[in-house]
Amino acid sequence: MRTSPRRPLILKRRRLPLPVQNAPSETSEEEAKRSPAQPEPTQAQASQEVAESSSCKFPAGIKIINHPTMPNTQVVAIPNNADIQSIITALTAKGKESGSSGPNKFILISSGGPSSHPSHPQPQAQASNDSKRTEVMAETLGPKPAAKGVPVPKPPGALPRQRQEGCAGGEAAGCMLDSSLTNIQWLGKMSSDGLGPCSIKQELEEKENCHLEQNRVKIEEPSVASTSWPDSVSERPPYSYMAMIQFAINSTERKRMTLKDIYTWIEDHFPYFKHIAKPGWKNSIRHNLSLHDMFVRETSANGKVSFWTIHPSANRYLTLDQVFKPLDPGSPQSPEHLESQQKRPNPELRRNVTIKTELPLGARRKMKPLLPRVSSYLVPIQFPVNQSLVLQPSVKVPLPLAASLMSSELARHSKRVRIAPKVLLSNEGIAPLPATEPLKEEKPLLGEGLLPLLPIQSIKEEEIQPGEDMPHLERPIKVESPPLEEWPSPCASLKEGLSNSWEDSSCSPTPKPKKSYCGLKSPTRRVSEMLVTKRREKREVSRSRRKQHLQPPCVDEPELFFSEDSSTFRPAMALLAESSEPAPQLSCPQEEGGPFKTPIKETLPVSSTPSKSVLSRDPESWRLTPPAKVGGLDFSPVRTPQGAFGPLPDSLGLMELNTTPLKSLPLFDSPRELLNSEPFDLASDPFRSSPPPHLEGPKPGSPEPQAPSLSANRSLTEGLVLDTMNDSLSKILLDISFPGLEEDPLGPDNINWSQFIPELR
DNA sequence: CTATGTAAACAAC
DNA sequence: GTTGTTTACATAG
Repeated sequence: MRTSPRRPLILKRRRLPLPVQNAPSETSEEEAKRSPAQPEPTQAQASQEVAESSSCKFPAGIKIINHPTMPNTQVVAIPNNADIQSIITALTAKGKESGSSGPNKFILISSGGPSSHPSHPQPQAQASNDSKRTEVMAETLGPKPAAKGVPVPKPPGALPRQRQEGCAGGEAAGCMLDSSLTNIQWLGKMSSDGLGPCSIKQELEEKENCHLEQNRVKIEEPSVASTSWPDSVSERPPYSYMAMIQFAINSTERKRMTLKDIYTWIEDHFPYFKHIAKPGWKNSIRHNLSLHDMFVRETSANGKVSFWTIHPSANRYLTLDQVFKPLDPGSPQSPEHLESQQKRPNPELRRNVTIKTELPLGARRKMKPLLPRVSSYLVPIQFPVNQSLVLQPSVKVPLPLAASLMSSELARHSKRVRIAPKVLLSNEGIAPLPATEPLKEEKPLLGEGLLPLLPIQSIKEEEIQPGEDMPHLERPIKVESPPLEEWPSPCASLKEGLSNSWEDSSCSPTPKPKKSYCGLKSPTRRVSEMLVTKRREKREVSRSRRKQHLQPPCVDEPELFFSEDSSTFRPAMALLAESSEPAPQLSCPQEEGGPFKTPIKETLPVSSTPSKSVLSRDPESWRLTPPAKVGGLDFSPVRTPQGAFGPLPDSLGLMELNTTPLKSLPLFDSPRELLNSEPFDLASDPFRSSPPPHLEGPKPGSPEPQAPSLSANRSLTEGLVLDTMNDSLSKILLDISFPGLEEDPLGPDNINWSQFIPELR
């Protein structure tokens, strides 16, 4: 996305790895759960089907299987190289032929290049330079589990979890693994530099969680590390500080990290910061932490340690692995190229770089920006009645590109295209909670935690008085963090003020008032709150630009999108479900000490600099995507056919438009949504347990719908859904539905297509 | 105008 | 000295 030096990439939608993903970031716990989720049995069927279907006119390499759960739906695995248009044409024809009776809906997924090795599906364009690296990477990866083709981070998981589990303690254990693993891999590629030195981390303090996590990381890393990517060192990661912080935090089980650990994590994973960057980068990290509302500071019970967490509603659970995608040697064209630009050419780098300075651009790319375009995201598209509209171009495009192109083009050409509003998913609900750790002593419930549960409330909270209301919540929550309120909710306003809009618009009437979260908090917390508040007060007053509220879109940040992969998230879902505890936990694992959250960063009006305060409103905002028109496109709200969302909505008002600011074509407000959705979908499984019971408990309305997502996303019916984010998509799934048919509500799509389609792996 | 990055002033520990 | 917050400014899109 952003090329400018200053702007690092932003991850937009993240693609999920097809293969089983375990939730990358999620906690270990899920593991158990998640695994079950996948329908294995179906595979066989699928495979058979595949054989059948594949036959058609479709180009070789394409596999078609019936969607395990969706009627009249087939999944088409397309090699990256494939000519999408032709495929679409064929599918379209097929769909027509079939009519209502036959498969009329197709989900296109990139199977990675036909040729590509398993491990890296996409050949994309690695930078020319990189070719070597690519190779290297492959090698590297090879050893690792991940190697499997999909970018996915973890293979089915396994190891990590174990470890995690091992770490009883907690946070560290869980999620980290996954993410870390992947991350690690990535790292390895990048450079040995950072990694090599595991020792560093050891140092890490005692922070409870941190330690564990890190350690693990270290461990893993080493293995990976070795490889090449010399460049990596010199190169500045294509990620923004915000993204890196998220990666770091999400790499931990608890989804929280101390500042120091964040520094360490970044240094370890991005050698550039360790070796080349100016010392001021740490200042920038701090600045980002303070600036963005999504980052919430929690204080350990004892008050000694401050942990930075990501506001659940805002957390996409991005992890480095998710972002990173090995480049395939093969296709130069890959979208990535496009992205490559993003990297920043920093002048700084140059200056600083003593070491490596000049890497060819290509080289830089190594780190892939998040956006892999094609592969993973699911983009349901409904063909307009006249299909013609769809891809005009005859040109072949690498899948990834194609996907992106398609979307864009479609959008353009076909007026009809709609972008599905983001579905909302409540993150929270979805969100992977940090592991369900045993609660630590207290659980401070974070507002966050609550949020998910109570999105609506949150909004109201303001109204409500602080202390008193806890009602809904089962447990008291502490929220230091910015209260939900702050979080942007999906508001109507389209984009306009992206940031602001959230807040303002629909959500809370008063946009700004940041209130204290008090309401949420339990008495106990109050104390903490108080503390927090103090600051807030200050802040509020002062705030200027200050915190940027979560933008719904979150946009930049790396967002995860899960399409099929949803499986990945499952874990999280599972967790949720499992977690005995209610929501709160979800969001935040508390520490023993019951962290206090920092007061919300409120949003105050501010001055120039956006401060966190500004935006926020509900977290939910993230979730929903309101329909809107964008650039001519309509975004109608996608409705979820089912109730998947059911819950969600109401309060959230899916309908609301969110303004997602996606400038371009927003599909979903935030990838998160997608993510969320996915999980749900995925969730269909057992785990899914849709909204964890607990959640609901608190709020009757349980707006938070956790579940829904896919369906929502799918809103096939709606029309085309394009992912604006093109870039980001690593995979794009296209659902093509033929007019006559209704859409499918889609069940949970969470399927690992890889199971059915080997290539995907 | 927005998002991001960078630098720096300050405050609280 | 570290951690956090906030300003201010610069830059790219």
